[in-house]
Amino acid sequence: MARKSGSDGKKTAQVLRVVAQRLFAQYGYAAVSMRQIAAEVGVQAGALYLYTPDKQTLLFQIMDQHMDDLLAAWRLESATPAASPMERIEQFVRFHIRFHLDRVDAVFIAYMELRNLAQDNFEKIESKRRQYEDLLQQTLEEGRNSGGFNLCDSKLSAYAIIAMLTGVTTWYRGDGRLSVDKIEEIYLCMVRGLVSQGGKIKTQS
Amino acid sequence: MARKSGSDGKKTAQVLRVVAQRLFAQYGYAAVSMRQIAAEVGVQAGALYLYTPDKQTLLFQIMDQHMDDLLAAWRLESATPAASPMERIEQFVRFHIRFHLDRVDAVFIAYMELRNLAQDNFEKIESKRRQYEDLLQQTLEEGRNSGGFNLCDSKLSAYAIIAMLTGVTTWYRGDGRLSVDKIEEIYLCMVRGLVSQGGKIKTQS
DNA sequence: TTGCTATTTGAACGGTTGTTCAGTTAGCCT
DNA sequence: AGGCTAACTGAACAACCGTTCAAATAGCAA
Repeated sequence: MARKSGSDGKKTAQVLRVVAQRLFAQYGYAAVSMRQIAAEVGVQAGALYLYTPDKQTLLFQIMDQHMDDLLAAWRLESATPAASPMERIEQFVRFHIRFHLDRVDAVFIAYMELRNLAQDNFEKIESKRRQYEDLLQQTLEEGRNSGGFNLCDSKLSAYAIIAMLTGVTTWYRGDGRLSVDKIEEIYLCMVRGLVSQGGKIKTQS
Repeated sequence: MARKSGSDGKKTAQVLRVVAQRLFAQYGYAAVSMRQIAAEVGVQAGALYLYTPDKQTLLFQIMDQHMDDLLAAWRLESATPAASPMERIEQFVRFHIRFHLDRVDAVFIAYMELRNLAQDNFEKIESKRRQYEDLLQQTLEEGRNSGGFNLCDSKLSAYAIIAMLTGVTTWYRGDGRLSVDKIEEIYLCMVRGLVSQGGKIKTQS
């Protein structure tokens, strides 16, 4: 046997990435073998090398695609004008939760498998993550300048907000107590508190 | 050669765990081989099996020990009386940041390698993590009942606080802009906002 | 029908994996 | 001095790893 009937390179390339993403997220990059991926794609291991130069590049492409999707999606979302910095933040909270809940596997990989990237690949991903953090930080600072925000620290507020929002992906279950809408509202509520309380650092207890 | 001069089982067992923790954190459980661990312990791979029944158990023991340490340390810390729920929360924030910054490797493993645990081991770790979350949630609820807290949601507030505090371990560098003391203050500031802002869920925008 | 190219197989490469175990030595007890 | 045990080696096991490549087939164009 050699070429299979109905075979299609574009499709196989796509399936490969979907399968690899799921398996990497489930078992970890190092724990998943090319043969295991090939089996789920429905192909022998050798065939995978028509669609990726090696395993490392496959991981990088998945992570890089995810970061590009994230940045592009937020640019699109934030293209619609916001009445105030607070509204922009509320938009961000809703966006971040929804986007990440829709891509739990990719999110998991993007956070967990950084150490398995070669140095230059690592830096590319890190730079895109920093871009995303910076966009939030800028919005926060605009809120401090003209939106009545009372920030404790703009950079750490950005880190904290992203961390708590992304954390939803670790516990969210579709059949849980709360709908996505409700979760968004609760986190909105918490973030509002977070950005409205600063300035008391020197005077506590 | 066989037994080495100056050899000591208790000590080797201890070194094994220290080395394994560092390597698992750096490269990931699946990516680290028993031979690699053995080399850093200064021993042949076979000798490791005098101190652990297998690789999986080694991982579990590291994670389990970490969770026990965490629970024990917080029980000790919170044994000292607090004047108010807010003071207890402040104590928690400082404790969590400091404890986790002192154990970056163990923290990383405890979060990243859950998927490499066998089912029953996974459940044991998860249960201890839940205990820790519950302790914080209870304190938050006490604050709502008698400390003037205005929570958005007690469980999600606990999740959010733990996520944002633990996030410090991913970006903290000893030579960075902020000292640990300063970081604690800033997160205290943010958490104060987080627990003081609730109740507006229905009325937003 | 022939020829070309896209797609895949299946075997093979050298190397690594977790784990076991018979044999060897160090240090202590008698 | 002899014996016992704790500690470790080094080789071996079968299985699996990422990757390469000549050979084979499918589908399409001429």
